Amino acid sequence: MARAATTSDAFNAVAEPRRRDILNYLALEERVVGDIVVSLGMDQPAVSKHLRVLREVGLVRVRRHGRHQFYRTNAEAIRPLHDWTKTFERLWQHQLNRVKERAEAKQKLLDKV
Amino acid sequence: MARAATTSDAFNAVAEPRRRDILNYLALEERVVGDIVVSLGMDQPAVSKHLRVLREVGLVRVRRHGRHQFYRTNAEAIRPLHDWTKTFERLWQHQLNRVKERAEAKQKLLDKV
DNA sequence: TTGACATATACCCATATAGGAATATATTGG
DNA sequence: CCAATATATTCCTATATGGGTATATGTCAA
Repeated sequence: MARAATTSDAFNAVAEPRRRDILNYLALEERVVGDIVVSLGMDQPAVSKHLRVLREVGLVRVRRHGRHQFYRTNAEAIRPLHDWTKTFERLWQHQLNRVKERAEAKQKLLDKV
Repeated sequence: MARAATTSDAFNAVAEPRRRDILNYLALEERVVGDIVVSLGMDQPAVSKHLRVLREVGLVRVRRHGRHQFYRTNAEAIRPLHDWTKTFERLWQHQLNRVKERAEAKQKLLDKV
């Protein structure tokens, strides 16, 4: 079996850096495809294809107005990613504390000399 | 160009669901490969291959003891994912509030009847 | 209606998968 | 030293990708 489709879920969709760029760009206000092309310096077909993937997993929403398509990030769809990573939050804090404690202990030893 | 390698960064590495399963399993205590195989019900070579990917991007750490390899999740490496998703936290709260407000406004109208 | 503009799709291709099966590489106990 | 155990690697294959380039679709403006 090959790798899971980029459209299979948000995790696969955001693995592509350019798609994260697009999500960042569309986070605060809706934008037209042409704006993305110019602002992010990508080819237009590439942008359209990335947007399709993002749309299929619900990471962006579209509003049609004439020949313009206004895209915006649907933050809600990023939540599952956030929730999963959050599970580990306590752990890295713990690990950092251990590093910190070791550093302080080492410093104490040095102070004695 | 093809898709970026699974080993190119944490985002690509965790796109695979089984690898997230492994990270969850190794989050609290280190485990031996055989444990993962049994507990997650995967083939041993599959586990070894997933662990290799996770190791290459720093998502797990290994400790060798005899013919056993103890793996554990390196939570620190998940942090970039968390940080990125966190950028959108305010947005989805905002979006949820809008939904809530609309629901409450609707309810108020109904109450009047 | 026609031409210009905005966006989407089709096509080609090199590439890296993930799973399965077989095998290689340690390392230990006796 | 050898058999058993634990883990890693190799080989195979179907598949989906992302980038380019060309083209299709849709919509407005005059």
